[in-house]
Amino acid sequence: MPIRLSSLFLRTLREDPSDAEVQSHRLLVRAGYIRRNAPGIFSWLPLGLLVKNKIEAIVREEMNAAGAQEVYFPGLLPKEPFEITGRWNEYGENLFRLKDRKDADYLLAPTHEEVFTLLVKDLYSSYKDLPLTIYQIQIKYRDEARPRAGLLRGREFVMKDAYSFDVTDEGLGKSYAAQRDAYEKIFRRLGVEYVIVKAEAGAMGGSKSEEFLNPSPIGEDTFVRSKGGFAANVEAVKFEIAADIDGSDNPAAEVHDSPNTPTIASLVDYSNANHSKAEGSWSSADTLKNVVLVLIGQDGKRELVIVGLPGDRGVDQKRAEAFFGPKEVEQATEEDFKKYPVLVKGYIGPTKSGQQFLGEEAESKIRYLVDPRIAKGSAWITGANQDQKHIWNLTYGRDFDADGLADIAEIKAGDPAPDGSGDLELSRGIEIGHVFQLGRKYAEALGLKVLDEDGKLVTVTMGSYGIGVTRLVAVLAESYNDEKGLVWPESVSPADVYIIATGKDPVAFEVAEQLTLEAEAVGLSVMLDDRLKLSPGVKFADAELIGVPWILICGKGVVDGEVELWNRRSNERVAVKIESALAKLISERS
RNA sequence: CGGGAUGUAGCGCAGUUUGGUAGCGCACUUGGCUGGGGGUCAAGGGGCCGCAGGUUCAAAUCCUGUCAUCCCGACCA
Repeated sequence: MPIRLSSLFLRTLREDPSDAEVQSHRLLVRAGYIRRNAPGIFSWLPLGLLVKNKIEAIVREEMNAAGAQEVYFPGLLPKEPFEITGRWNEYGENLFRLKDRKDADYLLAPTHEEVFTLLVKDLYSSYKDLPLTIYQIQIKYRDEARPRAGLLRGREFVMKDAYSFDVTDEGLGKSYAAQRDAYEKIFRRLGVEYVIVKAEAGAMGGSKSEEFLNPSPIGEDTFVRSKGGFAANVEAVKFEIAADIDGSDNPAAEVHDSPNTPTIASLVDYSNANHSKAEGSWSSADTLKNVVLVLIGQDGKRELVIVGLPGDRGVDQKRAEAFFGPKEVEQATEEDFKKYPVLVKGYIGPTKSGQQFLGEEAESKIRYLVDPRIAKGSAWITGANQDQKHIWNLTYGRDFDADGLADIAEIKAGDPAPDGSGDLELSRGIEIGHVFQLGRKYAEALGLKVLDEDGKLVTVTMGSYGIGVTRLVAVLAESYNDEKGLVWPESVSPADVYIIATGKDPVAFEVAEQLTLEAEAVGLSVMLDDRLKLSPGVKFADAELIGVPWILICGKGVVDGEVELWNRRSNERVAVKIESALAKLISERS
């Protein structure tokens, strides 16, 4: 049956909704695909559902082809499994919690690692049952601090999540590869541009993790790429420790007055005015900037740490969070400085053993960490830990030591890739998929063990694999549109062809009906604009807004036995004989 | 949580400064004309002006409080 515009539950809007900022959100609402109920929560109208279902169908096919089996878990879950893994608390405010009539705690599942693991534990107890990969396409709930951009970051969203269970690490590697492979097929079939980047595995305790990002200026993730093929989320970029350099000729460190130089820029200016450099002039890269950070543990305890990095770089908050996780990272506040009078703001510098960072109220020494670019033997201009004074030629290894590394500096375009594969370029991306070797963390916590060939209990190793289904609707809408509206790829379009009957000649409508029958007879899905007494302008505008890639116009040409085949993307329209219209359409479709 | 903005019909907005019977465009209903680019004429329906309190003869408008939404940031497998 065709989708008839005359009866379709649809109202297109002439104007952009005022709360929509990004193109995909604007167009999906205007064209009548979705409607907002609350921040980050949307209703799906018939057209939206058609697209979502098509995406799900492709995901399902490729999952099944990869040997995964579909299951379906509840979205409403009891607290207990999440208490065992600690996520009832770890998830914090992002978890939707609720109580039943007996006052028992429940949650709306933000993800399903726990219950998948428990189910496998319930049913399986032998290595012979493994490997196993199961998946579901299901609604997730996360009470995001700030939902944004329509479907791109919602509080309710559909995700395909798959979990693999293996006895051995090699098995996990295979399961992971199968999913990764399926993801590539899925995104290729959908026509979504993607980049696979190394991701941070840290917080989840896994060993290997990659993200599939759709490059987009509105993306929330920043990733780096090199010409030689390196690609990683900024959080996951790890730099090598700079090789030692020979600093034996470095002049002795000297403390000098440096009035009014609390910032790097003022220090560089002062240096150039008062201290000549052997070659060229001083720049911010010659200074050692010492940033005071506060690490907040899950118990809420605040710990100060000082990080030394080249003065031309700032701290990247996300990299810092990933590095110090699960602790949270903040800039030190005025209050923190007050507790440690030894920290002279604007004039902080490293010392030989860090003793002088023992403040009176300090419970322990403040750790001093350095950026990996700070090479042993390199000399720096840096704070003297006295107001209005800096030190010149302070040499790492000779004049100061560090307690460790902190690879948290911002990455700049043009920085060398850690693997030597060229210079990095920075881009933004939308995370559309994530594959993850979880390892044994959840299996351990939840006691998922099986007997191996020797009759010994072994802990199962797991992988977790997600695709944001509803987010993909937005990503596709974002990638495929023009000033007139949406332009869906054929793989996800709500219909294969959009047939317009226009004019007051009933013959045009009869031809449209006839072509609809013929199209459906060869397996094409049809949207049919059979609305009467509507001006052609309205019909054309709606067709363009809705975005079916192929449009057939049955109008004034029918008297000459012709209809027009309209390519939505290229905007080309050609007149074709009615009897050959369908054949032409089929041959034009890719 | 910090900064900014906004709540008036399904959607987009004016009206608030200076208090005096609720407006416009789109959408919707009926009829006519029109019939290849959101056409036109006429007649209609639709409002707790976010909510609560206050000031006043009188509040969309002034005052106090509160709730909500959007944007930026923080946060976010």
